[in-house]
Amino acid sequence: MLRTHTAGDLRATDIGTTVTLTGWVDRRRDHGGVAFLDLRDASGIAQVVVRDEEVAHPLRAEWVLQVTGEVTRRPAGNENPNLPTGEIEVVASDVVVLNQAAPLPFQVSTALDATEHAAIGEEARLKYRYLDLRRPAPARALRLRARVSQVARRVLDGEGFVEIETPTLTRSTPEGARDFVVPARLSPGSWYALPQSPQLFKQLLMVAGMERYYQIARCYRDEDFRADRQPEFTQLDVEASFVDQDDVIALTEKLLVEIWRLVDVEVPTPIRRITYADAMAHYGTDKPDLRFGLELVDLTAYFAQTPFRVFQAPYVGAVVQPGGAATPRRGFDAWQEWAKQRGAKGLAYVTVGEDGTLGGPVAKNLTDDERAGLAQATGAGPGDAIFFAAGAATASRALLGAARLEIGRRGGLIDEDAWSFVWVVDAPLFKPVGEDDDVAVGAGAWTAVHHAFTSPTPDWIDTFENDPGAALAYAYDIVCNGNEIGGGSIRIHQRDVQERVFAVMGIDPEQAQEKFGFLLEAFSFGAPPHGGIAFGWDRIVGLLAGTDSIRDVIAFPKSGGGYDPLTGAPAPITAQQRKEAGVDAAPPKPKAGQAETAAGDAAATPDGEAPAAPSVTSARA
RNA sequence: GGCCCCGUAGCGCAGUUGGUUAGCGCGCCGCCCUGUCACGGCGGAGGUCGCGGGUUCAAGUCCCGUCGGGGUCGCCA
Repeated sequence: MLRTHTAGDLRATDIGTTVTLTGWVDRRRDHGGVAFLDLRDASGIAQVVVRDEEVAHPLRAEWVLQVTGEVTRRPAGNENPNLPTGEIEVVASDVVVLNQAAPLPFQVSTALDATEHAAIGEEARLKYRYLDLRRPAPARALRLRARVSQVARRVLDGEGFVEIETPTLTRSTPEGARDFVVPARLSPGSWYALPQSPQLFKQLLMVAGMERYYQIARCYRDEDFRADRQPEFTQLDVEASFVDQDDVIALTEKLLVEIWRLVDVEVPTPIRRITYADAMAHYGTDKPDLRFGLELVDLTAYFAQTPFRVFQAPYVGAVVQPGGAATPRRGFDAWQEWAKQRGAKGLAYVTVGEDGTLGGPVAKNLTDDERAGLAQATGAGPGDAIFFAAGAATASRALLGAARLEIGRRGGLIDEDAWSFVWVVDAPLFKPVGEDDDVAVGAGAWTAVHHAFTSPTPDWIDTFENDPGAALAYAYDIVCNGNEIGGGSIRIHQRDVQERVFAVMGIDPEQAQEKFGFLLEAFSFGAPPHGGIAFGWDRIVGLLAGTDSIRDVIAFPKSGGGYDPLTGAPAPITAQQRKEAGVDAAPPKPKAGQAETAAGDAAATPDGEAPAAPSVTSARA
């Protein structure tokens, strides 16, 4: 090693020791005659005293040095309580310049962190991410990530799970998102797809008898990006055979407890479970933030006889804003705009005066009786505002749910130090194929909420086709502070059940064979009952790191549009590359390459049993 | 794809109702400075105001388009 000690670990107990340090010049303070260098390495910063002006003067920020000297106690009164090493300094006897550094695009030193000067645009940070990562906070996020992964491996290894890698060059299969595709040089016109998740492979591993699998897996989805989305992201992917929902939940809780201990938080278990229906009814979302109350109130019955046209709707609901009555007219207008921006007609409101009288444009449209009981029905008190949504239940609840969150944020009702975990279970198995449905795999009136291979709950497994809209899926999502951090399901493992599910979705056996043939064939050879879960690893680490953006917990993230400011990817390729890759090759006859992997006789029903398949909600990053 | 916001020096920003030489902080360069730690002092360099049109006597400023970035809705089974 080029050093004997690390800078940030030196303490008063090292006084008298001669040490050799290596690191970067974080800052320098040259007094002409004596100069102070803040030498930074991964462990932290130590002050180096250089008394030779000839040596100190030419040094610049971020030069790489090897410094040998004696650790001494700082002169009385010169200690720096802001540094862990503030009691000591290293009096240099020898300074070797290991490398120089060009003037930097932005200042690496975070000495100015508390000031406005520390703010650096994300674009600059990403373009020079290797400089950004020299700073303590960004570096800390990556180190935390490594420890989170370490814990997961330790826990899962202890439970007998096998870490297995699956392909990233695979076949495009009908999943939810758009595939990234890669040209196949040896088969011009044919393409690989990058996996949206290891879903299919992990189920094949169950067929393979691995019984317990996990992987910290990179996933790829070619969709529009957000702060919390990247074109490539990471899941902790888990699947096990011979398990039921409670087994997966228990394993997950064990993982979460160990992971959150990294930030000195003890997650209470068992984690509360609520049903999808309750989540939608009380919070207007399938990923409720339970760090605060303000549950939605269903007023459909209350307004059943109302003369107010707007409230003559299949659903009327409300959410209360504590203290909201004081909102100026302009503020309520802003709420209207806010609601319109998310596609609503508006957001009706009523204010409750300090004396209990109701105000706002809506109040006068209500009957005396309705006005009289409204505060009690909604739980609103004097000084509160009540927001209403009326119309289709789903859309109205979504609006109220979003309003609830917004009220919580604006009102400071959310305890930012709190951790609130909840399982959302009993989601519907199917949803009607509507106009808003993008990927309808089948031609039926119903499509899978989770995916086509999620098992119905035991209560519904024999009867789901009688009332598809009411049937429940054997699926579970884990939600933390309003973020879906993981989700999974127990898969179908019986052929007849699978065929019945396909039937509800309007997928006939031939189509099933074509779309999922290789999987169905595998399942025909004795697939065990199995299920699993996948966790949005970037989001989980982001929560632990206390960041709003998963970009902070990814070493080299992409910016909007999937662009990497550092490498400049994506970039054009040469004509030669195009030719070799076969990018421009005419695709082979439509049918030819398609169904061949789907073994078995395409006609009639597929032979073999049916079983299960993919799961994993997106648990998007 | 819809809507909103932002592109001014290496970085972060300011720039009145359009007006003459486009400023500030940090950084950078030079000199000085023996106890600083956001060291300090003096001096200096650095800008096609994202790009292209248009309006105007005059555009960083107003209009249109375009590119890039951010947010949000759609989308992400």
